[in-house]
Amino acid sequence: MEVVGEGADPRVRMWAPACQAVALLLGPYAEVVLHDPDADKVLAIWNPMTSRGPGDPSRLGELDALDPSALDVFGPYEKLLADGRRLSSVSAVLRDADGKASAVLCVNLDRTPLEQAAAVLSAFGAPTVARPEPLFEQDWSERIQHIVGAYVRECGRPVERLTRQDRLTVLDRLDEAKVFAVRRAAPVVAGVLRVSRSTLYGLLAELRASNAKDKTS
Amino acid sequence: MEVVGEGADPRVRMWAPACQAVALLLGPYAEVVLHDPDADKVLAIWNPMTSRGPGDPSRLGELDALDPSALDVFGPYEKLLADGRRLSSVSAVLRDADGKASAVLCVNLDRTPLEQAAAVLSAFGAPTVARPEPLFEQDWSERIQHIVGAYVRECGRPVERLTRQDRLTVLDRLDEAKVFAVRRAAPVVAGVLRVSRSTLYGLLAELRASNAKDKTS
DNA sequence: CTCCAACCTGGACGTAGAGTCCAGCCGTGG
DNA sequence: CCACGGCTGGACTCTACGTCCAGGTTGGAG
Repeated sequence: MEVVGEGADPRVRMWAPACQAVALLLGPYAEVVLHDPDADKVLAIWNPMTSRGPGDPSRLGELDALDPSALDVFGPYEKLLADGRRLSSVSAVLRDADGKASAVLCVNLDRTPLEQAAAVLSAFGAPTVARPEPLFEQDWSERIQHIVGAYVRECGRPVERLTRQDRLTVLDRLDEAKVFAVRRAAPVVAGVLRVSRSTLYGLLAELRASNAKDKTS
Repeated sequence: MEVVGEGADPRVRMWAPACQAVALLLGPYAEVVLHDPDADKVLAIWNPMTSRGPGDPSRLGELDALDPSALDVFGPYEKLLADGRRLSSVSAVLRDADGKASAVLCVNLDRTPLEQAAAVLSAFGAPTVARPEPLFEQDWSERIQHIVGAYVRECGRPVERLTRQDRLTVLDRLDEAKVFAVRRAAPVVAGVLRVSRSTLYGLLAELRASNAKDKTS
C-alpha cells in the first residue's frame, strides 16, 4: 500500500484509517485523497494516480459550498485524467466535533477496466440468438482449408508430400466434421489434398470400413 | 440511497459523510456499517445487505485488538453470507481527537457480480482457436428447427397455419443461412414447414427471383 | 351455388453430382 | 526383368436435386 503524507497532521491521523480501508478494498484502481479545505492543499494521498503529493494545490474550488447548511457529500461525478482514463469520483466534507470542516475526502475510482470488461460483456450479447455462422457456416471451403492446414502445420510436412496414412487421418477429421454432407465438397477436398476424386472415395471407403469395424469390435 | 440510523449519535454525525460517500460510489453492491465498539452494536448502516439495523449486535469480537498499539485497519478478508454471496470486507478503527476508539467502520463489497463477469470473461478464452461448431455444424437439422422455431415464436402463430408470406420469410432466412447447400436438407425443411417438396421449390424459386430483381434494381 | 383463380399436392421427368468400378499407368522392390 | 501396391482418368450407376404438369383443394366474387 503506497501512502504519502501520513502522520504529520492530526487530521490525517484521525481520518487515515478510513481512507486506508477504502484504498485497500478498491485495490490499485482507486485513489483516496484527503484535502485541507482552508489551505486548499493536499493533506495525504493513498494510491496516487498522478504525481500529486501533500502540499500540492487541491484545486477543488468548484465544491466550495462548505457552510453547514449545504449537503456534505458530492457525486459521484465524472472526472477525466490527462491520459484519457475516466474516473468516478465522490467527495465528502469531514467535520470535527465542533462542526467545523476540517478536511475533504475524495475517492477517485478508475472506471476503465470495468468499462472494458463491460464492453466485452455487452458485445457478447444474447448467445443463443446471435448467429455464429457468418464465418463458419457460410464458407465451408474455408473450413476445409483450415482443417487441412492445421494438420499440415501439425506434422510439419508441406501440403504435398503427405503419406497415405496422413491423408487417411485428415479425411477422418473432415468426415468427422461432416464436411461431405455439403454438396460439391468432395471435389474441393480432392483438389486441396492433391488427390484425384477416385482416390478420395477409395480412401474414404477404406476409412469408413475401418471405423465400422472398430465400432463392432 | 437507503440509510438507517443517521443523526442520532454524535459519532454517526461525524463519520456519516465518509460512509455515505463510499456507499454512493460503490452503488448497490457495497454495504457500509458503522459499529460501536464498546456496546458491540451497530450504529448506522448504508445499503444494508441483510436485515441488520442500528442497535443490533455487531458480533465483531474477532478483531478485538482495540488497543492503540495494534494496527487500525483490517482486511480485506472474505466473508460469506447465508445465501452464498461472497463478500470482500475491510474494517477500520476510527478514533476521536483523544485517541479513543469511538467507532469501527466496516465496508462489505459483494463480489459475486464481478466474479460472474470474470468467469464469463475467462471462459471466453481464445476465440479463434475454440471451435463453436460441435453444436451448430454437426446438426444442421437442429439448426433448421431452430430458425423455424424462432420465427414461429416471433409471430405467435403455431408451426402450421402460417401464411404464404411467412413461409417466404422463413425460407429466405434458411437460404441465407446456406441451409440448402447441405445434401438432403430440402425434404427435411419441407417436412418441418408442413409443405410438399414441390411447393418448397416453388416458393424458393419465387424468392430467389425476387432477390435477384432487388439486386439489379 | 357456381365459377374462377390461386395455391398446394403427388408424381413424373431430366439432370447434376455422389459414389463405384475398372483398366491403365506409374513408382518401388525384388 | 517382373510383381505389386497405389494413384489416375474415365465410364458407369444411382441418389437426390430441381422442374414441370395435371389434378385437387381452398376461398372469395358474382
